[in-house]
Amino acid sequence: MTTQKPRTGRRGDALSKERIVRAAVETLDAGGEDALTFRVLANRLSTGPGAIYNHVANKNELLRAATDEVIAHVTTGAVTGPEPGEAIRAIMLGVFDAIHAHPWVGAQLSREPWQTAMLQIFESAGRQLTALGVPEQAQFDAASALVNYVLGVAGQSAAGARALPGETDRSAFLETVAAQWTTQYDAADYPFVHQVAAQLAGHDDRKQFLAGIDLILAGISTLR
Amino acid sequence: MTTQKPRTGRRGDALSKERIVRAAVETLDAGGEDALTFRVLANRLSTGPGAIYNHVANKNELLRAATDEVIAHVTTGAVTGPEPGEAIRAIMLGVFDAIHAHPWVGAQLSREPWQTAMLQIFESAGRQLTALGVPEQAQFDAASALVNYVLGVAGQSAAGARALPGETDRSAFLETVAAQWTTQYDAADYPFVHQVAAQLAGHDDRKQFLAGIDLILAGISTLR
DNA sequence: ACCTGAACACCGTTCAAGT
DNA sequence: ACCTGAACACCGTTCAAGT
Repeated sequence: MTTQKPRTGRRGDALSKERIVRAAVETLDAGGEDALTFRVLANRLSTGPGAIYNHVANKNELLRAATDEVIAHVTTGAVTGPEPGEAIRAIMLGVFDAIHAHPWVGAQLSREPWQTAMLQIFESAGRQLTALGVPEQAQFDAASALVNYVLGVAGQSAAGARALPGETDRSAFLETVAAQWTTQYDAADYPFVHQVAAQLAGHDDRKQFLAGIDLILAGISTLR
Repeated sequence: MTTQKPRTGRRGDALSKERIVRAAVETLDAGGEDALTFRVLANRLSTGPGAIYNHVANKNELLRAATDEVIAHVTTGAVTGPEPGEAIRAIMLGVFDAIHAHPWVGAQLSREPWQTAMLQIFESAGRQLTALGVPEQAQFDAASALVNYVLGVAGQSAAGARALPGETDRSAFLETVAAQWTTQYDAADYPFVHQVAAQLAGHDDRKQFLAGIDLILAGISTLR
């Protein structure tokens, strides 16, 4: 009679959307996209797979919530910025770093681009464009270009993680890619691919990501 | 005894990778990504699901082959171009149109960016950059920016097709998206999103895609 | 050498039965 | 109101058995 609202279960806490999402993020971080199943999630939460549906509509909603949680930290952190171009760089780098830390986020962002996470990025970028002095009717195109670029990088990051699930040695991976390119594609038919393959080994993803952002920003400064 | 190598089966042609890939493309075009199953494919080819594995290693290889077939038409077509900037625009528009005609191609490209299809686009773009006079060490970054942008657009196109599988009325879809944005996100927190939502209805995807390409090209011309 | 199709090992999701 | 866990309707893939 005294226990009207038992906030904690017998063992550990009661099931809740927060706990489920947190467990999902941990599972995804540990084992990648394919590791997340309702059965292993239920097991980790010591319950049955059906119980999860009391707090989450389906797997898509769960993935959406997990992605939003990771990205929310990025956009809220980098609000203050003196120069608008620098602010855009900071936001985009934040997204890049989040995706590199959680490659499944990249896959989810490119699968469902218009979920809250991406809209927040779109909003933050758009505001800075106004500050940059980009004409209003060009702002949409400029923000879209930035977002599309980030989505492309996000997808590639996820693909890389899928290709080598547990690996950490990035340069070894790039060497494998370069070797595949030079082996499978003829130098006569693919001269540019061969030229780039040589540069691939000593190659910094993060720096190249920023170079792309700067290229788009340089193009945007043309619009003023 | 006379029939040493029966090239044709009793009904229709014998099973072959070509026939399987063609049937896969048709199935994907008709029903989208989820419509392709080995069971429906086998049914369409009047055989059992196991037979397909005699010609194709697995579903990933099949999707890869289907994508390559669609994209091959694009890059081989637009080789001749007078001005390199115009040539890049033509290649990228070709990819855009192919993705719009077959949205599942967009999904596959962003899932496996470094398959033959994307490498061909990368190669074509890279060659034109040389012609544009972009310094060699900057060519990799410039080509990557273009390819990442296209991949982002590809993923979004696929996501749109997933959201409304059979629909053709594009502007009706955009109005739904705009309505969702303005309803679910507060104007005070998302001013830019609200501003853009108003422009969304009378909005041309293809034109915006080109605007993004032009933005990147403008940035690239800075590098010379 | 290729095809057949039942069977295996999984999924996400549902739902009667419990508490 | 929430949890339990067997069951359903699917997947991709395998493999003994046929031809």
